[in-house]
Amino acid sequence: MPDRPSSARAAARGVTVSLDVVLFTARGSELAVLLTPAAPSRTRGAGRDRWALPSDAPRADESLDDAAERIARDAFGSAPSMLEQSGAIGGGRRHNEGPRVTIAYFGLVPEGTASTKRGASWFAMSELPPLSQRQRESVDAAVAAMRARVDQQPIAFRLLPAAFTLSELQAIYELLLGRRLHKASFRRSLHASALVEATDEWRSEGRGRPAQLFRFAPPRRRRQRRGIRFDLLG
Amino acid sequence: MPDRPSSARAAARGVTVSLDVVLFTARGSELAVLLTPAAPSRTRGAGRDRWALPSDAPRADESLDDAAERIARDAFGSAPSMLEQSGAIGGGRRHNEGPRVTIAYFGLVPEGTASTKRGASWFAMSELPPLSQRQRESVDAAVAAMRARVDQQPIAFRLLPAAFTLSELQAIYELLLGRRLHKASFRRSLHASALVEATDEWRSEGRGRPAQLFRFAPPRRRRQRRGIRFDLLG
DNA sequence: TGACTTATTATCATTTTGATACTAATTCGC
DNA sequence: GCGAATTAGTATCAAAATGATAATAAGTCA
Repeated sequence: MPDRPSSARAAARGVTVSLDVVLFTARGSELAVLLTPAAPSRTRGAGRDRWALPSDAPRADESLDDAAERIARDAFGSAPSMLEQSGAIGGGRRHNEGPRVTIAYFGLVPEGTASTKRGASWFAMSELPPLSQRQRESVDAAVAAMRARVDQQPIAFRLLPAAFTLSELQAIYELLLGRRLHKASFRRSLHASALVEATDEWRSEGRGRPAQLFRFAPPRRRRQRRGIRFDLLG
Repeated sequence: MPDRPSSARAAARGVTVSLDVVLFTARGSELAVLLTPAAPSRTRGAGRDRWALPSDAPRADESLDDAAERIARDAFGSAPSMLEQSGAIGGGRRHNEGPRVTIAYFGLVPEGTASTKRGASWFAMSELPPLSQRQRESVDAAVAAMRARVDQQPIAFRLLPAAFTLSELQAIYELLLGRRLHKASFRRSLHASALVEATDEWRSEGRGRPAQLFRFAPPRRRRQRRGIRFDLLG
């Protein structure tokens, strides 16, 4: 096949494209994922897969990002605080249904935000019910993409309500990174970055001294980066 | 529409899916992209778009990653040193052809590697010929994805041949990051990370002292990360 | 009131970074 | 052959960032 460079000419018709939306929220010291009740055993294999990711095909005249937001809204009730694509999975014929491509998105919802629609509910990552192979891949891709973007996007802030304490913020980072952080250093570099601004409110939560509430302050000017972090590589 | 959670049920048929592969190499102090001669004005608008990204639709029973590698091989002649997905673009009806989804990949080719097939040729990023809107988006997505992964993947090393000098490596990083780096610090942290191992070869290149050649040494154990880099955020 | 808990800040030693300058090994012009 | 120019690689040192530890603040609970 010496001469088929044009994508328009070479492209095949009839691929099934669907979007999986993986909504995350923080739940204690773990991430949780929003699942919706699966349609009653439409696929082969009766009672399996009672839960599924919010998912749908993009409609005509709807961008992928718009479709993802619609799917997220349908499942959760309102728009997530962040919604990004984690990647496309698939190709190859499966389930004797022709080639399928799934585009996975991940979204973030502030901790403690209640309302979910249509019987959807949150499952901690360690207690996910069985999902289809493809949806399991979507979840894995979403987790990987989110983790990879933790220090390029304000992921942690989007998992918190508008006002939060610094201990809460640190807990989110510890959850995302899977390791403990040093409190004094955390606050020092946080304040140096001017990413948070103090409110004049304080929250008393059980015992102990009340904590001051902060809000996220989107960076006005990106600060000058320092050297290379070879230690992150690999 | 209160009840369409299953992706299989809701998915629509007939979406056109194609893959764009953006192959990068280093060229002087700039990135270059591999383009192939476009099919003679199949689309509306006569003489435009004489060059195009390597692109094709995935074949049946071929995964997306496999398709991307095939497309890269077809255009470049051999497999790139790294090939990753940068994301899916599209949805929405365009060109009165029904909805189209393009999945963009980026690939890396060591600097100075010659052979390209079928009249493909390298264009510096600053001198890209006009491309279709969609392919332009693929290039932008590829650049963004590659830059975002510079310190999580050995991107810089994949743009160099197996043996390289530390000055060459630094030049690649400077190209990727768009800023000058401090020589002593660069080498210090590089050696501390044990990401390179010295060979016993030296290369004398024009004037000046010959440089020792190094090779990439994939990290055996990820080193303990330090605090959060809030300054990268935003 | 006093023990306990959590928040916040201070102090200080250690580590990492960036600036500068120094040494090493080669080519080029003469 | 010799010195200037050029590039590679190191050393030194001050400044900045980090981590450990502890001190202080402000509440709850018994």
